[in-house]
Amino acid sequence: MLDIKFIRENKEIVKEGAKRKHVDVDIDELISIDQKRLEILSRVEFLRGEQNKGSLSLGGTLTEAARAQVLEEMKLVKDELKEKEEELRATIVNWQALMLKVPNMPDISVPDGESEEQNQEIKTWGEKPKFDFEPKDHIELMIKLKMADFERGTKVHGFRGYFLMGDGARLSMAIWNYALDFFGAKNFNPFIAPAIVNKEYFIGTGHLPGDAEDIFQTQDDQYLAGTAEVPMMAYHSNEILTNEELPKRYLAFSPCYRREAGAHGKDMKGLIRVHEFYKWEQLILCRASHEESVKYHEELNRNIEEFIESLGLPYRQVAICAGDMKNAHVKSYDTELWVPKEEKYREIGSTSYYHDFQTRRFNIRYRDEEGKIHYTHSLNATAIPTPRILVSLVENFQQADGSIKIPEVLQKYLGKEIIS
RNA sequence: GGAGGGUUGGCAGAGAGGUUGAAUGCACCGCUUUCGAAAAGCGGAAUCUUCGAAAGAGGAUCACAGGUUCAAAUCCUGUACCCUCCGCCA
Repeated sequence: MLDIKFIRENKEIVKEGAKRKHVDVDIDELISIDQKRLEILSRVEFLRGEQNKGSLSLGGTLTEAARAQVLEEMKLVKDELKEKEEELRATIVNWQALMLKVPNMPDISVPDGESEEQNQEIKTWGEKPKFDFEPKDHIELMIKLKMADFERGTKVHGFRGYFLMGDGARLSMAIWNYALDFFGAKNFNPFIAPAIVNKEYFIGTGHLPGDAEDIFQTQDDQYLAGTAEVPMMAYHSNEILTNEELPKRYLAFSPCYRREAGAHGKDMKGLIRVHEFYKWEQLILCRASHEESVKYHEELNRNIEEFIESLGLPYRQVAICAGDMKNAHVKSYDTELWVPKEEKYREIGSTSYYHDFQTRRFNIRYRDEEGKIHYTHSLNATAIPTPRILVSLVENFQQADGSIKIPEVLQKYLGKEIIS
């Protein structure tokens, strides 16, 4: 959510930002509804004032005649108030619906572009493996090594179902534990977060109303979070934090649920796209400063790079172009891992900042050193998702006999150097 | 799932239709006193929002949403959450 004052005073900037993000929202209409809202509001507040005055006088000592007259006047005030309040309520509903459509403004450093195609590669790292044999994909490798069972996965869960088992299960645990140690050493407070979350908080992160199709729902009007970003942002909702406790640095583990409603034809098999997975997520709440946001954005991004580098997996970094960026983002990077069999980089995580777009919706504020209250800034970034990471890991480190060499940093967590 | 009790400011806790944004205590911030501190005394302090250049003047907020009333923290209804007991259960 942007500040309505900012929208009023920077109409052209907001229009331009929405255009870059290809968001169709009528800013002129919003401003005229806002004007109407303020007009009705001012009338309603005047009438309430009249009502308060009248009530006050009735509380005192009045003659019968004076009393009757005030009551008569109050009736008129009350009737008009009822009418205007109803009008105000309807106007606010429209106003809010439009406000939720207004996207966050992309940073100037964000490349222009229509879609994924125009995302900019900004960095590559690592040597893509050269095999002197025909490499297998992760599905074949993992089935052979009894690390995963997709047939029974779909039998039990349905489309996109999987079981991890044996060294597949052990390897996942090893990655979780390694990630906890690795990111934990970077001064994050680890959390295990609930995935079942009240609906309202999905509006805060920007997942609703936009992505409703992609979210599983319970019969109690709760939704299943597709990322720990949702519960962790909700964690401090409606709170005023102190200046000293910022920045908040959280590393949250949670199961993640995604319906993948718009992706039926994509990645039909294997562990790239599943309904249920697990993720460590980095999240920061910091002071309301663009410089701090940018600094932490780069840091969070570098954290995931370092983690991937420690595993020795080839990756690239991509700056998301304005047209492909989510509504709530100011700027976003994707980290993509090399998948040898597909001969493609595939997304493993993304790192984004929001300024106060999310915290305004969550009402997360802090008191600065002068005692003034501001909305905090928020940032979040993937630390590591499983099982998607396994795809690159087993494919890049496969050997001619179908066994998998385990990166050195994981060996002590897994208890072996090779899966065969 | 059943029965009962609760939810008031940073915390504790009054208030049971009328000038209550809310007593009192603790904590907090000034000032006085002191070499300094403690103690004591005096004073100040919630949040959101509208109009305004400002000074200031309105409006809203006692879990949340409705309702009754000229007037609701206070009465009624619904929802959420907390506590106690019973039942069930990792």
